[in-house]
Amino acid sequence: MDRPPPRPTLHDVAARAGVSIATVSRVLNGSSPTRPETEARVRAAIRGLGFRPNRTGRELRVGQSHTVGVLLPSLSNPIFADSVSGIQDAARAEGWSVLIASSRYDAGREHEAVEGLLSHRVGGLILTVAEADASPTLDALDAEGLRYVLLYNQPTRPDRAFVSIDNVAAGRDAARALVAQGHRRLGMVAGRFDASDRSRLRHAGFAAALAEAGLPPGQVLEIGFDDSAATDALRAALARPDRPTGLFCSTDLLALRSIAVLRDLGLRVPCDVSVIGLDGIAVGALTAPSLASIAQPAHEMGRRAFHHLLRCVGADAPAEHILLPHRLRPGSSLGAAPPSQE
Amino acid sequence: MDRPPPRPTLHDVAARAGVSIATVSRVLNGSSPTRPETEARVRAAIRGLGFRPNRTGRELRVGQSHTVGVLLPSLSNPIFADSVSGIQDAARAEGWSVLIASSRYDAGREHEAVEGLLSHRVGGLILTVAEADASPTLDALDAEGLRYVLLYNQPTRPDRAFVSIDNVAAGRDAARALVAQGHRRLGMVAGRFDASDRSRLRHAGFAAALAEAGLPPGQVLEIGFDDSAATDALRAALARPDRPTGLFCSTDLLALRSIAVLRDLGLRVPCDVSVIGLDGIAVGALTAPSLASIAQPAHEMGRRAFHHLLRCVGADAPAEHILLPHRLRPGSSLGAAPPSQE
DNA sequence: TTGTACGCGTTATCAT
DNA sequence: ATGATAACGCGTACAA
Repeated sequence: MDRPPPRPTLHDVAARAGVSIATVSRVLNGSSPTRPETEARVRAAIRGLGFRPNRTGRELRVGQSHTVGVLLPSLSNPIFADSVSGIQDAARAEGWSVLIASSRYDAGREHEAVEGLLSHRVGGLILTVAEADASPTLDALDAEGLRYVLLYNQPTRPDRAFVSIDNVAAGRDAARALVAQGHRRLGMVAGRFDASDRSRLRHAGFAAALAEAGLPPGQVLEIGFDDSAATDALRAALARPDRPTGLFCSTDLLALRSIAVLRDLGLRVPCDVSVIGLDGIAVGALTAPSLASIAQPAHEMGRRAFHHLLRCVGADAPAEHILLPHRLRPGSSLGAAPPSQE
Repeated sequence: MDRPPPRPTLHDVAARAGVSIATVSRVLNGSSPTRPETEARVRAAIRGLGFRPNRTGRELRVGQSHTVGVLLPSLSNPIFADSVSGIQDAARAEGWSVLIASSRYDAGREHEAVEGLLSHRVGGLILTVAEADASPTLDALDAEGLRYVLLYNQPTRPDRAFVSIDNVAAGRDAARALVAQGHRRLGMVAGRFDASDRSRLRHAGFAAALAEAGLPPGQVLEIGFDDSAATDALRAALARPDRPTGLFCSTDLLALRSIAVLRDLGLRVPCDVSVIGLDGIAVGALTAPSLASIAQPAHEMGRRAFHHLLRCVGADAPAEHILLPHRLRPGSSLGAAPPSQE
């Protein structure tokens, strides 16, 4: 087997162009003026050799790479995958690369994964953590003065930059949509509060809307994300005769699972139970019934997170709190409340 | 604003432990034996300083990073996102990192993205390209002797390593499943052949199964992936009275879209038209009707691709062709053919 | 067993 | 406007 021929370096380009490596570097980065003629010779040499600058050398020199580290709970949920697309698009446009890791909603893995990303001396991080207000991982980043932007998280402390929707308002709007359809017995299926501050905030909004409407607090079912035992819990809760007629699920994936369980129980959506989700993932629009949802602009959120990060890396920009608008995506899973049987 | 304090280096550790940087390096990599006592002192210093080796320095030295570059058409399709999870799991276990890029099914972007990944001197690549048998991008990789493993692609040339299912067999099995239900007017919705060799192979299997069953060649609708005009084409094709009663879609996402279109046209699945997809994405099991599908072991495929890559990087292992088994995932979208009306 | 010293490819400083 | 050269953090011959 033949060994891979080494890629050309600055030296090769310099030799071929008859200049020094410093000049080649200057042409590449435009760091100081060069004579048009020499620049042309250098560019010709670059093209001729198929030279591509070695980022590793550059990174070692400047102490930081044009790479963003991304940590998300999972890629299986399209809401996260879509935001990665947004990050990629923005990064590509700026010549940055994307290093990715997943935590599986596990705080231990969070820390480990961030350490892995940091060992690459990434220029910054974009992360979604379990708990943005009390996170040892984020504390460590703060202590080292490393730049990061939270995505989807919505901490209350003002020193942490984030890009999110207003989760409380989103939860409130979801509940209001159900109330507007005449539902008075509302329930919520929520991702585990200790694994998701979003879930907690969405519930707060949900509860507030109920109070505002003069309704009793709804049933809340806290549920694991990847757990199949969760389906049993769902089934048990929805089989009860006092089940809600209007159900808010803190994510679309939970909403689709809930609808499947309801169907399995012989209940019709939305005739017997109305369901509204939160995320606005694309498949939700393809199902029957189509899934009503509070939609997040996932792709745009990824883009914004990256741009905000760039701003932080360049100058020490203050930690911005970016709240993007959510919107109600209508769907046939949301219908009028059945006539009261109380 | 305070600047981030520099991370400790080998020198700092060495100074603290009262040894040379060479010794520290040896302790870190176990590259040559060290006295237990000095090793203990070094480890204490490492812990005391919170030292993490700088991968950039290491990479520059050894000329290659423990990072795998991943290029996929998109992350929006769970079939790709799931394989990334598999890659991540395998990579993490080996202390490797994952650099990711998307091509959006665009050959131009493919090349650009690979160049970006290569500028990091990644240890190897895992990619899904449009056309694995005739790809300038892959030709370039071959010419430079860079290690890569194709994922989902199934080239016919023997020199390119890949991890895939047997796409022809999968297409055949999908068609057979429809035939077994008594369908005699079959059709296929296929991703654009020029953007996906998989799609072409699956069609070949589909066509073979039809011939084998003594049926006329089915209608084939070639369709773009992210195109909304594609929905119009779908609608037009399915509105015709001579539409198939059994429909095979080359991906689950296309299948879900097709079912939505059929529903929109007032047709029932599976009563009027049966649908079977290919991929086996999780949401397909949640919809109504549930989606029958030829399932790929996406997570496992990602894992295997990484492990095969590692083997290639270590020694010059021969290009393996790994075909993983697909399986029929039953679903209510697949039913008996309606009584013949001919 | 441990230390010294060089070089990986790049940027940036200082001369010229 | 350009060239020589010193780092950046690490791995590893080579010496001791």
